[in-house]
Amino acid sequence: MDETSEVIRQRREKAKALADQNIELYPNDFKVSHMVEDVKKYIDQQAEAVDSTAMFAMAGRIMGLRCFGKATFIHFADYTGQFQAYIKQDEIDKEAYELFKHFDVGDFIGITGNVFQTRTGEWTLLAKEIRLLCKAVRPLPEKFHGLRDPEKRYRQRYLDLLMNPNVRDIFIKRANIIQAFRDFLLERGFLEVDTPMMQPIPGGAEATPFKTFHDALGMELFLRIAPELYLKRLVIGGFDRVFEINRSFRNEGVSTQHNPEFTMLELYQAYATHEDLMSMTEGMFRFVTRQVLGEMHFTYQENSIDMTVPWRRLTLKNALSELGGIEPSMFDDRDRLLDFARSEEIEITKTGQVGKILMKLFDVLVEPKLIEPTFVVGYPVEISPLARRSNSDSNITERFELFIGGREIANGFSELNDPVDQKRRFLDQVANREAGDKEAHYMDEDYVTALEYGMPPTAGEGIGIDRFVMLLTNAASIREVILFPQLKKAGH
RNA sequence: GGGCCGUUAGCUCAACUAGGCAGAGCAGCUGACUCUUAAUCAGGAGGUUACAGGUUCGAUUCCUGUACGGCCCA
Repeated sequence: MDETSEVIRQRREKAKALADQNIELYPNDFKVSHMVEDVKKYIDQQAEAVDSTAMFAMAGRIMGLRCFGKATFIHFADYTGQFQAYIKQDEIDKEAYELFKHFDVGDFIGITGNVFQTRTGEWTLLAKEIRLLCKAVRPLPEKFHGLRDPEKRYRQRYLDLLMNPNVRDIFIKRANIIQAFRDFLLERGFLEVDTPMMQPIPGGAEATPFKTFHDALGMELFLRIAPELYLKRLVIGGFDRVFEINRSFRNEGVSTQHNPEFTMLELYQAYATHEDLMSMTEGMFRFVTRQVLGEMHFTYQENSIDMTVPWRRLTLKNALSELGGIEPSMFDDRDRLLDFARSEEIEITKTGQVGKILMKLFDVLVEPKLIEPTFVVGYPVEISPLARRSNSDSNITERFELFIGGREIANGFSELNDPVDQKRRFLDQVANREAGDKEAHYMDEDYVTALEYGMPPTAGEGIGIDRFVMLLTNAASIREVILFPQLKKAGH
């Protein structure tokens, strides 16, 4: 791409000059005795009594370099932090210093020496020996402004991570969030499992799957859109509490809120109901927030969110009437709903079922208003084909969705474990599919068979990890919380 | 899929409403400098202005198309 760039040419020449003097450009035999963090801890612990003769072998990437002719200060970084080193011609020999002059910002080095305090008080490694550990032939982005170009940041995330500390923090936080969810569930006796990413029948969600093909088996496969039906098979198999944190794939548009592959936590607990899960969810999100942020409120974009306030629960219909301005008398009237949608300039693409129209209106009119953590319950059966019917109203399900910061974060329900009803629901979905709904569920006979062996009363839930990471890192785009977001092939 | 905006040196950005030799800072190079931390000082170098066309005596600038990206909408 920039093979002819002068800077790169010059650095390649420097590398060649070193190689010509029998300097290894990519050795791997330097032994590190202390990471940056170790040395900093040592200094803190020793206070006044730092041993000025103790030897430290440290390594890292040169991040800054200030040369004064016969002496040079550098800052180098390893995973645990940055440290300053002072390279003086008097301390290493003259030849070694001449070689060192061929080192650049971006190169990896190993330095052996003692620590001392500079005039300004900064603890610094006084080099007795310095070695090149890896020559970088491309320059790092500018030190002060970092890397700004979003396209470059995503395509060359390694540069983004090197130059922008806040980006690094986001991904460390992401790892901590996932770990906190895992800790919470393991503590409660859940078993972490892995279920197929390649499925002969994609199930568990309304979405368009990616198709692939297994040559040896001669069979079409789909990348999973959700792990749900496999996790419930495990509950049937006697694993009463299971969870999985992993990728699902949906063959849909890419946006600030959607990446074709995204990470979900799904969990199932036998002998629990959707009510139990709502309580657990509230505790789990509080636990994760406290673990990761150390406090219980945070700011997301314009909104400040307090996780300690008891989470509101409202029914879908109350939400639609209170926050969406839809008269309750309209709820069962398809034509009036369509008129209303038109008057609000909301385009309805799936006009078949009332439930779908209500959900669309909810997405546009209500969802953005659910800033503080809020559970919405009372979802109609027709849009919840895997959820148990409510004991008091067979037209709605024991289902909830959790909204925080105006976004859906979780979706859970008491599971449908009646094989006869499940089969009927699948058949309804198949009818929808035949009527043109490409996102309708497929019939999964094998899953119905599994239910016929008996699934205990169970509740389950899926949590959008990327979205929750966005909340806790105040990221406006999902691309800021996925290391390598999907982009089109680079053009030239 | 639609609308708006963007793409200029390795990086961050200029070059306007006026179409006239494409500029700066950082990085890099040469020289000076043995306690600096966005080191400093002096000098010099670095460009197919995303790509392909068009208008024009002349295009980074105006027009058309393409690619990629950002934001908004679907």
